[in-house]
Amino acid sequence: MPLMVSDGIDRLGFLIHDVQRLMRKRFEARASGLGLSSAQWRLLVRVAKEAGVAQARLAELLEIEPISVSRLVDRMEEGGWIERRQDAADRRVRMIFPTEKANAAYAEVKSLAGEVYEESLAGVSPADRRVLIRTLDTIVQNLTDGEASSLEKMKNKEGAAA
Amino acid sequence: MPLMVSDGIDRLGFLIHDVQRLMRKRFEARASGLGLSSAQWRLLVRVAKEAGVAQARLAELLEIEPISVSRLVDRMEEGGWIERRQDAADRRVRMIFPTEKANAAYAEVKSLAGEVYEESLAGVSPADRRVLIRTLDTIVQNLTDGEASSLEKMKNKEGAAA
DNA sequence: CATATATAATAAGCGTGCTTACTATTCAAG
DNA sequence: CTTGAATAGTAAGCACGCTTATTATATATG
Repeated sequence: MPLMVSDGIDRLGFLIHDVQRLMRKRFEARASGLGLSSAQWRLLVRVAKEAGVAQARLAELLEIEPISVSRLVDRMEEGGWIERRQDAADRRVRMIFPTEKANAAYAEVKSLAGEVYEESLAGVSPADRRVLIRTLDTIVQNLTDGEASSLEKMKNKEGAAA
Repeated sequence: MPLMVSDGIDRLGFLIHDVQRLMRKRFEARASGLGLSSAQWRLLVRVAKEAGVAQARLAELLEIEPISVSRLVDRMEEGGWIERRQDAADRRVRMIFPTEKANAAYAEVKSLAGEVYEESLAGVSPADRRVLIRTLDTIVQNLTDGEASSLEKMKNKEGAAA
């Protein structure tokens, strides 16, 4: 029985939304010289780590729909960041490879991202940073598995003492 | 000199992005019956608290561009959530009012949001919740004031011992 | 008053996500 | 082999953010 929910939890959605928007904005301001958006950067990270990955697999990794990958890859191919190649074994598949340009930009963009993170966290103690990361990980888990309300699901389990 | 940055800070952008997407997705799944998106809900909260507010002021409050407000308000007017009225004193201004339908939905949507927050934070201690909110507030401040790199700005200030 | 500047809102067009529907290809069953 | 289901990718069209440019109105200044 909470006395008062003045802890700000009721602002959680607004806060997350604002933080995401501000971080993306600042990253894109930095990386705009390179011509990479944050969505493209996210995809590039995956492709750099797993050259030749299929679009469908990218959609899984990025947790976006295949059609979103399709158009993202369109623009990145136009921009000369990645290359589509046919899979000889399965002609439905387009394997995605980073170009030289992409590999060259990788380290730089990674460092830009690091700068943005540090600016974001200015004045936040190491302990609080750990709590932040841990809690965000928990939220992702809570909202990912089950897909439905894990709260109500748990209530409906028998004893749930496991 | 950090030994190792295995604290996950390098994943901060990805984490925030994922959390925002998952929370929005779940909220919209809940609220879809009402026909309100999360962007519309954010705007509605402001209008409910400040009936008659001008679109330009809404853009400030929501920290989005006036044109984004314009088209959001278009769709919400079509949906019967809000009403545009001319300001007699300044004919450039459109004052935004919530409809009865909006006022009726307000409490319900607020409770839906609360549910999503609780599901997100399942298993997170009250102390960690406070750290989360406080840290997110700090990030918003860090990324808002100055608009430029507050880190580099601070470095350039004389002693900065204040 | 006339002209210049500022402000409120909108228009046009783009990026990135979505849903729904389609084509091409693969694979399983008969 | 043929039929049918599943899978990879794309097309069309929408929501919501953006930038840039335009219109209408207000306001400041000569």
